[in-house]
Parts: sequence; C-alpha cells; structure tokens
Amino acid sequence: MLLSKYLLPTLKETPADAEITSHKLMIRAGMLRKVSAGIYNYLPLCLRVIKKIENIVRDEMDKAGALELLMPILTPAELWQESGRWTVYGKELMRMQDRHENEYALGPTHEEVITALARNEVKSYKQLPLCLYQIQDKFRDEVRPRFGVMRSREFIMKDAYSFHSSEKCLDNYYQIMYEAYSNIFKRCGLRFRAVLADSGAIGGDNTHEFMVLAQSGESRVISCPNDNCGYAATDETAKSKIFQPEKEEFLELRLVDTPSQKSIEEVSNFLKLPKYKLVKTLLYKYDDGVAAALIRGDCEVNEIKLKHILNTINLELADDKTIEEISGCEPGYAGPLNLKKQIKLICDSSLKQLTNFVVGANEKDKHYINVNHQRDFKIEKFYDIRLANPGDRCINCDAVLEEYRGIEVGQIFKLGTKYSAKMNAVYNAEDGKLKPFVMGCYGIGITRIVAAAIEQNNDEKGIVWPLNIAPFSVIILPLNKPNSEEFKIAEKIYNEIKIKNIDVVLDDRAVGPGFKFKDAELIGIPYQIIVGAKSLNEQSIEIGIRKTGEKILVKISEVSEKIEELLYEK
RNA sequence: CGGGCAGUGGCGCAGUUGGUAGCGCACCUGCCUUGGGAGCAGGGGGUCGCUGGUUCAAGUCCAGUCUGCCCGACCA
Repeated sequence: MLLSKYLLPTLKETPADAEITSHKLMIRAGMLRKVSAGIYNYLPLCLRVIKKIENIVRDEMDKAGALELLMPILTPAELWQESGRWTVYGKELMRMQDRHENEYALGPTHEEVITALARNEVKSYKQLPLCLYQIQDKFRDEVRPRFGVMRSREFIMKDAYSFHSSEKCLDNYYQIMYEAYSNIFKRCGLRFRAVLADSGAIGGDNTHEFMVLAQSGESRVISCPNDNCGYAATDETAKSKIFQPEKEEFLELRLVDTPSQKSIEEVSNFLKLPKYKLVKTLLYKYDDGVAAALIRGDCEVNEIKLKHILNTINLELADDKTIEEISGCEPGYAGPLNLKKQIKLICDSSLKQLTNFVVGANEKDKHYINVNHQRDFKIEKFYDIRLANPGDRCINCDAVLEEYRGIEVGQIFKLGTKYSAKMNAVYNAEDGKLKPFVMGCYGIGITRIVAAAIEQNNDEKGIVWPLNIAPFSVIILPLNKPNSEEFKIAEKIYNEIKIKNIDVVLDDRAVGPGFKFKDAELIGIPYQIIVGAKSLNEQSIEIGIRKTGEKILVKISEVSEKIEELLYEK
C-alpha cells in the first residue's frame, strides 16, 4: 500500500468532543469520523484493524466448531412479540415501520431470529449440538452514546448461538466458548479478566463477561487477589463477606427522640452509635407494588440483586408521597415496625447477626433503639441485596477483595430453554418426544475491541498497536523527497517485503521527515523501516520499534529477513 | 428524562458598544527544504444551525426551534 494513495486524514489537534484516549486517538489517527450521535464512518485504516480482529474471531469460532451465517439486520416485530421482548426490551430497541405500517426492529441481538431459524430447520437430536455465528452491524438506541465506538448506537458485533439436547452438553460447550474467548482476547493483545456477571435483558442463569482492564472502563469489577481463588465478578453480581458484630443480650425496645435526624450519618452521630448498629429501611416501587429493603447502615443496596428477588425489571426508590402513604410519616423515619401499610420486607443477611439495632419509628423525629428481629418484627428469610465493595472479604477464601475498572468486550450466557420454550422451538429427542432446544449465546463487541485495545496500548505519541491487530505491520519511511536515492531503496525494500505477504505500507508522500515520523507514531505501526542518509552511508537502514522506541541498525540486504524475524519469532 | 454548556470554512477557535466575517491547522499553485508536523509568495473555500422578530443595519439583541457535548438518571 502506498500512503500517497491512501485516505489518512490525521490531525494535529484533538477534536473538542472526544473525551477518552481511544476516541481522541481514533479521530486523530484518521480512523474514525462521526456521522451522527453514536454513528460513525470507519475509515480505511480502522477497517483494516476491524478485519484483523474479525479474522481472529472467525478462526477461533471455527476451531470451536461454530458455523458462520448471516442474518438480517431488519427484523419483524412478530418475532420479538413471540419472545416477549417487543415490550421488555424497551427504548433501546430501534423500531421502525415499513410503507404498509408493519413494524420492525433493527437487530440489537438475534436470539429471536436464530431461534426461529432453528425451529424450522433443525428437527432431530442427531443434528445437535449446533452453533451458528455471524459478524454484523447491531443497533442499540443508547440513552447516551459516548466515548466514540465504546458506546455507539450502531456497532459491529460477533454473535453466536448454540443449540443442545441437554444442559450437560451446553455446560460443556460453554467451557469451549470460554476457552475460545480467552484465546481471542489473548491474540488481540489485550490484558483481560473473565468475570461473573448479571445476565441483564438477554436472560439466562450463568454468565461471564470478558473485561479489558482499563481506567476508562465503564464497568466496575470486584475481584479476589488470591490467584488460587480467582473470584471476580461485576459489581452488579459480586458477593462478599463483611464484618459481623458479636451478638448481644436483648435489651428493652425503646422509642427515642431524634429531632431532624434522618440520614444514617445524622442518626449515628446523634445517638453516638456506629453505623452498623443502624438499619436502613429503603422503600422501592416496582411494577405495581412497593417493597421495603432492609440493610445494615454501613452497607448499600445493590438494586440489580433486589430486582432479581422481586422478579421485576422496573425498580426505583419510592417518591416522598409513596413513602408517606406507606410509613405514615415524612421520609427519613421509615422502619419495619408499625408500618401504616403492610408491604413485603426484603431483609439483607447483614441483619442476621445484628442485635439491639436502630430503626426508624415511622413517626416524625423518632427512632426505635434496641430493636431485635424475630422479637420485634418477623423476618422470614434473609437475602443478599448488598453491594460488595473492595475491602470486603472473599466468600471463597477470605482474602481482602480488590476493585478495578474494565471495558466489557464479550459476554457468554447459558440461556437454557428461555427462548426455545417461549417460541416453541423443539426437536425430536432420542426418546421420540418433542423437546425445546437448550441454548447458549455468546457475543463479542468487535468495534469495542478496537477502542479497548487503544485504551490499553498508547503513549503520548499515539497508538501502539499489538502486532496481531495492527492495520499494517510495517511502515517504510524514506526521509528524502521522491526520486531521491532513499526513495529508490525504500521502494525496493517495499517490493521485497510485500511479496512475502506482510502488511506493509510505504510512506511515499512528498512531506518532510518530521511529518512522516509523527504520522507513523500516531497511527501506531509496530515496525518502521527508516531509510535516511544517516545510515545509508553504511549501506544500512534503521528499524524502529514503536513500542519501545528502540532503533536497530540493519544492512539493506538483510532488512526483509530481519523484519520476518521480528514479526514471526516474537 | 432532569441539570449545565455550545453551534461561525474540513478541524481547532476569535469576533468588543449592532456597522465590509477573521486567525491557526488542513487544502491548491510556485519556489525552496528533507533525520522530527520547516520556510517564503500567491490562492480557493462561509446563507455565522434553522425560523421568525426588533433595526437604516444582526454572527452580535429578542422569541421559538433543531442539533451536539458534558453531568446525572438509565443501560446487551
């Protein structure tokens, strides 16, 4: 490839609306241009990276026995209605009508389409297991697209779906996919962790997210530093152990004045009691009802966990009016005793050991002290609704948990029969009976990998591509003007390397050396072949290594050999 | 959806009390230069987001509207 014929609009200045490193660099390096909010042109340099990643993904998917196919982007509403997601998916689903006013959605994921395909085409257990995948544009109408391709409304995703005749077979294949995913991210040169996660709108029980470690990541992961344990989970899912106070002898329940003391902080200071001796009562509205979540004062409620327990997707803290209706008093004094209306109590297990604690009295400016559950109010069951935090202890090995931030680049799910049962996707089992497919699904955000790779691999000069996903492996920089001696040698080296099937680009533009160096560094090509007068006297050129800044002097006659050595032996 | 900010050549920005739309980068032509975004000379490119209003006169003032960005809420 000749750079003079390439579209490479690099910028000296950082665009005003880019916030994170990868977004800035993708724009400056001439990879990305915005078309509309969360919608982008991927310029040629970017597409080369995308294709490299796609090919790694294809290779690993094929090795895992998956078959590539291509489904439509435009999908009919009926399929989404069958699964129930036409309503459940909410506003993120991009919807549209055709001229006959039939409704469609631009696919954000393809469980429905693939399940409908399998329902029609896969009839027998003999055809199972089967895994199909595609690499395709996906649409999600994000509330707030941001950070360039990190959170965009149209993006490229690899989505795979597997069909099995038993849970056991799915478990087995899930493990194969786990390995395939690990290989993919390793080959892309990413530092990542697989963590336990919540399954969100796609559904299913068991799921791992693959997180690329980065400060700019939008996800928070709680992990165990003990390598033998390896526990790691997103903050939505993470469990932990916390400090448990000694049980005390029950003291007499008392109503005390706490004038204008509402928050845990205030009441704790006022009564001179540690926060863990207080119990928070939070009222939540969900679907048509209200529930009270009880948790120790030094802990926070994890709303995702609470959603699962209440089996709802709509959950929000109750407004002041609702609080008054339930507790009979203004917000700040709600408690489990004497509630005006009986509602469901969801009690966190942090209360289990707790004795003689404080709760709101459902009366203005009053709290109860020396409250004990079972004596003063009944708790039928304890749940885990607590947000895990770094500093808590690991549930497996008791080590102190850590926290880091990550970019989610992939997720694998066990769906079970969630979709096949609803959509009546059945096959003939060995015993002659009709059974719904047991399914799994597996996604990778291809374009998000591009951004994640840049987040992890950059310096003050620009991008530093991992070799396997670099748009070009080698860039040749003749430092003199066209038709000079340097240019002729550079062209010769270019032709030599090109026939070896190496991705090489020749910077044959009629610009100064500084310009060429800056661009080569900005776009992050791993190896530069520098052809300049300085070393030419000695019949040598320099090979610059982007990552280290190191320069190796090599005889002109040995350049292509040396390049091969660098590319294939490292 | 709530709060804040902003829309002026491709990009980054300036434009004062209303009075001929400017600068840097990029682009084009020529000369010159080639180990770190060089220099000189010349040049092209704009209905100042849109609609309406005030005014002799609006990028500038007023009203409305659209779009974008940031924070929050939300989120495979």
